[in-house]
Parts: sequence; structure tokens; C-alpha cells
Amino acid sequence: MTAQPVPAGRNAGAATVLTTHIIDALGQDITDGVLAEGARLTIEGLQQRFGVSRTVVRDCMRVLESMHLIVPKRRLGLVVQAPASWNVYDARVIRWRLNGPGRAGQFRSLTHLRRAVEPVAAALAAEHASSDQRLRLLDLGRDLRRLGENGDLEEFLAVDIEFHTLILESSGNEMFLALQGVIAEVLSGRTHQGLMPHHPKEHALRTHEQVAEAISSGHPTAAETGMASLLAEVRSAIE
Amino acid sequence: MTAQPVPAGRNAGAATVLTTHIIDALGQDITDGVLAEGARLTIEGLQQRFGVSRTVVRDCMRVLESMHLIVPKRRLGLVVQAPASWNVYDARVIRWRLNGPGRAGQFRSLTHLRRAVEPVAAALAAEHASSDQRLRLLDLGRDLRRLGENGDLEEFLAVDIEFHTLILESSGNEMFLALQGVIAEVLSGRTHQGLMPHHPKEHALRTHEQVAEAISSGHPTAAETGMASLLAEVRSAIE
DNA sequence: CTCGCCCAAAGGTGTTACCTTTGCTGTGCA
DNA sequence: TGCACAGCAAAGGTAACACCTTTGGGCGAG
Repeated sequence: MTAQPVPAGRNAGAATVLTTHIIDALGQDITDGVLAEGARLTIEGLQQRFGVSRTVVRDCMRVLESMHLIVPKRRLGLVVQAPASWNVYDARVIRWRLNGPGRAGQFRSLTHLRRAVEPVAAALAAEHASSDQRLRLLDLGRDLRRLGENGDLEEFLAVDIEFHTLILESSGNEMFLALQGVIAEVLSGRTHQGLMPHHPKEHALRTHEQVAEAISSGHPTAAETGMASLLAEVRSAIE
Repeated sequence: MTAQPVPAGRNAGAATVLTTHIIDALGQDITDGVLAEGARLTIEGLQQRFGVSRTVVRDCMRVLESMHLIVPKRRLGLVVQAPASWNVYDARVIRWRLNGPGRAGQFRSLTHLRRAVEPVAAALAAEHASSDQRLRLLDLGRDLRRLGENGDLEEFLAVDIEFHTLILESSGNEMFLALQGVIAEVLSGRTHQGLMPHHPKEHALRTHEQVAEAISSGHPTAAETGMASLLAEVRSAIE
């Protein structure tokens, strides 16, 4: 991307579109590796490049700094950090990586994360879910079967996302729930890139139902192993 | 806490201690619930409270905003957000929660996260670890037994942290490795709060060795189940 | 009496100019 | 040769200001 010196857009009324644009542009460049570890930026330079004032640049730098993408150093400027120090759970970092050359790697990492988290979430859900949640889960399991057999991929995706989200929510663990967004992202990515069979496999449909059943009837171990076997299929697809 | 209007400390030379202090104070207040969802702050008010200029306050607000602890609203000020939107993987948020009344809950969440991630990390490590890493892991397993039998808790802790860190690192998944810090935190928290037996149990020592053995000899499944059983003990201790 | 328009106040956003602090670099003097 | 100090570059911090949006109240028309 590397925006050319924009003709000083001024504040055209757009609320905070200025900073968003700059943060996105630089974040994308860094996560793409266009700006590699050790690369140096200066506030002055960025002012030029984006045609904004120093304050705006500093605001943006604070955000990037808080994701550990850059570190300000006196006399050196803003030094780009190694990927190892990035805040890789920040939604924006994940989005940037999914947009760039790191896409495949990010997908793989997220899939492993799903494989780790979702079975445990299912087990916890079996212990902590409310009765509303349990009922809803059974409903969703049935809906999935219906939609899966009809071959309606988009609808199936929407319900699948709700299914997995509800389990994370029912786990009662806020750190699991916080992954909802990226898991939804992974699921959509999978169907929209044709990594899904045209009809979800019978095994997957049955397992969804079994997981819903295990959670709603309060069997943590069955829920955990069911979810694990659901994810095992996914895993074999990406490796 | 709630710092009284400091007598305008001015820039006493300290590098970026200004913003850090403000961010910490507010972040702690929000995560503690002292500032609850919907509470409103104003830049003006914060300027008064901390005796700093507007720019500094705004810098801080950007950081807090990027963690989704607050959202700026025209005419309303800075509105404190519900815990559900917080960036709960941000190291600072975790630290604040561990410092405040949310401590127990944060510990529980992190322990579940460990239970989810570490077995999968161990399995991946069995596939991807370098030969150096495999050897080192065997060493650490042996060291743990020696230190455990001697009852040297501090030394044991240090090596235990290195053991778990090395596995996360060997998994090759940067999202797993990113959890290294908080996992170390949980481990130290456990020993320093007397949640550990004076001598680590024989079973734990043996399991550490088995995990090291499984990873180093490239047996993902054994590594995964071994790590899971290691964490099962921990789990029973907190529930 | 009610509805709608207009204006003022409040407050966040963005700009500019200026000063301070820090650390590197190079040059001159001992 | 080596050390010290001057100079400079770049981030950190402050202050004053102009602008836009939101909101709410007042005032006039119907």
C-alpha cells in the first residue's frame, strides 16, 4: 500500500477516520513485513507521508506501540519490533495478518488455537451452561443437520458460527469468549475459500448433534471428546 | 487509589512515566470495577485529576481505547466499556485483573486456558521441535526431578517455567508462545500462594519426564495426553 | 399550547508552535 | 591517544486555538 503523500485531507467531518487509516496502513505494512524488524520511522516522516499533524501521528503511534508493533527510541525514531513481541491476540493484528502474506500461517495458528480451546470450552459449557443455552444448543444442532442436508452453505455457516459462539459463551470463561470473533472469521474463511465439501459430511453433522446433546445433558467429557473429533477433521484439512 | 490532583509534577525527566502512570491508574480502576460500565470520564476531568496536559491525557485515552476499556463518545466523554469488550489477552489487562478483586476469576480463566493450550502445544512440539529443543527438554525433565526431590521450590519453579515455555516455543505456534508470560505468572502465583505441596508429587515429576520423552521422541499423542494429565491435577486444585 | 427551527454551550478532533530531555557523534584540547 | 564538551536529531510534553458534532433550550409560527 504505502500511501502517497495525501493532499492533506483536513478534517472533512469524518470522526476518527484519520487515525484509523494511518494505523491500518502502518499496521498492515509491519505485519506484512514491508517494514521489517528494526526498520525505523520518524514522526516527522509520517507527518509528511500522510499529510497530517504531529498530534495525529503520535496518537497512532501510541496505538501501535500498545500492540508492541513499534517501540519509540530517543534519537532513533520508532523502531519496528520483531513478530515475537507483537500482541498477536489483538483483533487488528489478526486481521492484518489475514490480509497479507502471513494469511496461511495465521490460519494455521488460529486453527490450532480452536483445536485447543473449543474442546475445553465445550467441557466447561456442559458444567456451566444455563438451561436456555442448553436448549438453544440442541436447536442449533438440529438446524445444522437440516441446513447441511439441504446444502445451503451460507445459512449453514451462519448457524455454525452461532453454535460455536454459544459454546464459548456458555463456558463462562471470558478469555474463551473473546476468541469468538476470530473463530467466526476462521469458519467463514473456510467456507468462502472452498475448503468445505459442498455438503457437510454426515460425520460432522452427527458430531455437532452429539456435542449439543452432551453439553445440554451435562456430560463434560463427552462434550470435550466430541468437540475434539469435530476439530480433528478440520485439522486434517489444513495440514 | 484514585490519585488526588497531583501538584502538576511537570516533566521531571522520567521518560514516559507520565502516561504509564495514568494508564495504569485508570486501567486498574476500570478492571477493578471502581469505574463500572457506562461510567463517564472527560479529558478535562482527567487533566485536573492527574495534573497533566491535554495531550498526555489523549495519548493515554488512545491506549485505553485500543484495549476497548473505553470508547470516546461525542458530548458524553469517554465511556467505560463492559468487561465483555475488553481485550482480555492484553498483558496489562491481565496484570490489572490479577492485582484486583478479579484475581481469582482471572486465575481460573488462565488455568482453563493452560489446560486448553498446553496439551496441543505439546503435541505440536512433538512434531516440530528442533533437536536442540528436544534435548533441552529431556534435561529440564531430569532437573525437575532432582529439584523436586530436594524440595527446592524456588529453583523448581524457575525450571518448571522454562520447561513449559520451551514447549510453547517448540510448538511453532506464535499464538501459543505469546501466552508464555501469563503462564509463567500462573505458575509463580501457584507456588507463591502455597497452592503447591511442599514436595511436588511423584506423579507430577514422572509426568513431566514422560512429556519430555514423548516430545523428544516425536510422539504427539503421548505428549498431548501426558500434558493433559499434568494439568488435570492443577485443575482439581482450583475447583 | 405545541411543534419546529435556530443558536449557544460542551466537548472531542486536529493543527501549530514551542520548550525539554535524551543520547549519539564528532571535534578539539590536554 | 583519549576524554570532554558542544551540537544536533528526535521523541516527550505543554499550550493555545480553530473546527465539527451533539444536545438542549429558547423563541416564534401555526
